Amino acid sequence: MGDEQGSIERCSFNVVHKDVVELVKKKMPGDECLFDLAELFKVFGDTTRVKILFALFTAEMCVCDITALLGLTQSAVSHQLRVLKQARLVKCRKEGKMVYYSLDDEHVKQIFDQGLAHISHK
Amino acid sequence: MGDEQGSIERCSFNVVHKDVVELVKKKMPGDECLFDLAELFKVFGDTTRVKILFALFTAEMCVCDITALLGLTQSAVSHQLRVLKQARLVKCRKEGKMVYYSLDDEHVKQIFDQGLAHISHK
DNA sequence: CAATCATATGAATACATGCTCATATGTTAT
DNA sequence: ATAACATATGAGCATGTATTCATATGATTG
Repeated sequence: MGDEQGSIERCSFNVVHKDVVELVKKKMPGDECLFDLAELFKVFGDTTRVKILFALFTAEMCVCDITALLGLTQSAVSHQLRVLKQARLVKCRKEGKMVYYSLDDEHVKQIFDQGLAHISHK
Repeated sequence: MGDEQGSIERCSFNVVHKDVVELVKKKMPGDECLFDLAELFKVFGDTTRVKILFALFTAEMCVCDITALLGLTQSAVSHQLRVLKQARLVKCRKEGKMVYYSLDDEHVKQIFDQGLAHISHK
């Protein structure tokens, strides 16, 4: 309990509302958690990956079909599928030479729906 | 109907499962919508912005307090607040020299909750 | 009006990332 | 085995982006 606290004071290095900052700090999840959350959303933050996930909402697909659907290089699709897999958003199943990808998450659909709701002009 | 379709055929430029691709294509939202969705998630895909949003879940805060909370430059915070505002995720209110930011969205909380649920090892 | 303070903004920089090209891996068929 | 095919992977490149520094804007106070 120093003498430099109170409701309103100087800013810059100090804080205007010390109580608020303390309260907020208490309620915040740990840094690692927030970092992981941002990492997850980073995965959603790319058109190609969003398209792939949306496609997999409808059906399991092989790399070849996804490539044709998106009109991209097979390599590009494969790279992005790896990202999605590392984030545990999709899983794959081998059948001969083909690899079939499908969703591996129950939350993505709801996250996307909420995102779409926001986009639809609020 | 031509003679190059069917269930299984060559890949590369053609498609293995033409029916699946067609079905998926039909069910996919338009390109612009998918782009906007990715743009929205891109905003969530940064630790600083995630922290700011989490902070605002608890309380309205001025730039100064957010800066102190995050231990960043005031400039960095201001830049990110602009991004959040452009995405219509936060709104601001002026009071003298201070600017108070608060949430401007009902979906973010649920999106974050779903994201956290995914992270918590499924 | 001059000084101080809170916030915003522009330029520069450092770093991340998505795509392509080339090639590797692994599977099926001849 | 060899060829054809589906997918994965690594390097390189081009683009995007988060931060910092310096400074501008706008408000309050003396």
